[in-house]
Amino acid sequence: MPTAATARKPASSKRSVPAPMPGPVVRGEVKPATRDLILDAAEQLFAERGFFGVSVRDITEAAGMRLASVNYHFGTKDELLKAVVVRRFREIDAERQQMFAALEPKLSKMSKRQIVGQVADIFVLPILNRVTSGEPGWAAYAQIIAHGCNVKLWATGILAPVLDPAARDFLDLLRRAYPEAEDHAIYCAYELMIGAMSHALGQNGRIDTLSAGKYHSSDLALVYPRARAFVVGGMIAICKGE
Amino acid sequence: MPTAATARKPASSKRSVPAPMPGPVVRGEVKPATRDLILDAAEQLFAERGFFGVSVRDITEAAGMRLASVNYHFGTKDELLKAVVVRRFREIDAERQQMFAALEPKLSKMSKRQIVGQVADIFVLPILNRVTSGEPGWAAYAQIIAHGCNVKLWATGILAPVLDPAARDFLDLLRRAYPEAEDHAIYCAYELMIGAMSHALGQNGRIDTLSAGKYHSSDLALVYPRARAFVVGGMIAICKGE
DNA sequence: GTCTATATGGAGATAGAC
DNA sequence: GTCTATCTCCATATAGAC
Repeated sequence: MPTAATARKPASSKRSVPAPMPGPVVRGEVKPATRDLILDAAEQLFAERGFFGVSVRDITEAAGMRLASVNYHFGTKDELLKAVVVRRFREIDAERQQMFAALEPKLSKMSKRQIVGQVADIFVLPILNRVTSGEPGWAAYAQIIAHGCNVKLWATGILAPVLDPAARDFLDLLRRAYPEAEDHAIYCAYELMIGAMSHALGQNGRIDTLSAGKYHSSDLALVYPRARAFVVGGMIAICKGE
Repeated sequence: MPTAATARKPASSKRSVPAPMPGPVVRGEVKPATRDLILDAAEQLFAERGFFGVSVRDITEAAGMRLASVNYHFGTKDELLKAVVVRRFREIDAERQQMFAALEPKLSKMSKRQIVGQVADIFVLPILNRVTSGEPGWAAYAQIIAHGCNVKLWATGILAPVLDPAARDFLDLLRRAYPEAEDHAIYCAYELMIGAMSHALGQNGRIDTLSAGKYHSSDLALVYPRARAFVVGGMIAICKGE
């Protein structure tokens, strides 16, 4: 029986992340819009202290804006958080869809291990490349996700509708590599990858203190090859039913 | 050159977690002391909504106590959190130390894979057995840890001094299995295990929604064998330098 | 040790002038 | 779209009677 995966056409899957907001119409395009300045500040602070650990006042002050601007542009603090997450996710998601599509024609010639490796790469590389390439907002985004996907209220609430479509693409790809695996094994493999990778991308600083400064969780270029080996080895172990 | 691991005597390592507090002297021992009722309520609420998402009022109301009792027994809200974490951790840590000690004489006859399996078991089983055996406080504790170890501020702050000694025992045990592995590989293997396992123990509900109710992240008895396979496979892959 | 009452400050959100 | 001013409520923490 063909799985859902074999029937899918990733290249044409026109998933779309809900637009952040109608928002103010940007005309000149050049101005570093208030809206974005607020998003940047909120992103940084949410990453450091968590949603409830930051006040709207903290955010607007950090952004050099007035308090009322948040309510004008986003309505509520909750909507602001959603906008922070969605802004980055849209970009990540677009690249992932391209990667899925590009992978499709090559799949039939790949080994199980290679396909599982692609699952890891498509999940991580779009984020990793942005985190390591400068703009600090991406690291903050990664931390927000790492934090959020470990909180039931968020994982099943705010984040679920945003992340679900992509999650299904990853599950389908895993199933292609291991069509004989139990359903539960596929879900577990995916979820554990998320746990391990989000933990690594979140740069929690544990390695720094444990190694007395010899290594740094922020050195993702060093961490990623090992994290990749870990999740690939782990997913294969699960899917093979070890 | 002998590693630190080979020189250690786990059985005699008398690590001690800082006592939660002098606290009120418990005389009769039978009374379900106010202090514990507050800890229970705080634990539950912190797990659900996070530290900043809960007010001291929420906690005392849930505990059927008066607002002022928190300040009387714990001083500040921060100290209350620390007490919540430490209370559970002391128990877990004691069992882990027993397991490390019991393992010691058998180590020389075990394969690398078996030793790595012990790392996973010693880390998870003391928590898992308590989470699955009834008292809901343990699940809440697991969620607090899952959440906390993904927040830099906590991971390097409140949690680090509590978790560090145990972390070193795990690192040492890994090094015994793979004395030839690079230092960084050992740290990575440990951290990624933490990420994957804490994510699983946190029961974030993702599997429930993704599988449309077919599976549940709360079914740890079903999840653990797979989580174990994942982290063992992952740690071995890293330590072998794949 | 537990209660009531309260001090003090900060939170999110909005009204309405400009 | 941005500002000031303010509403209303809730936060943590403590004082002091019992």
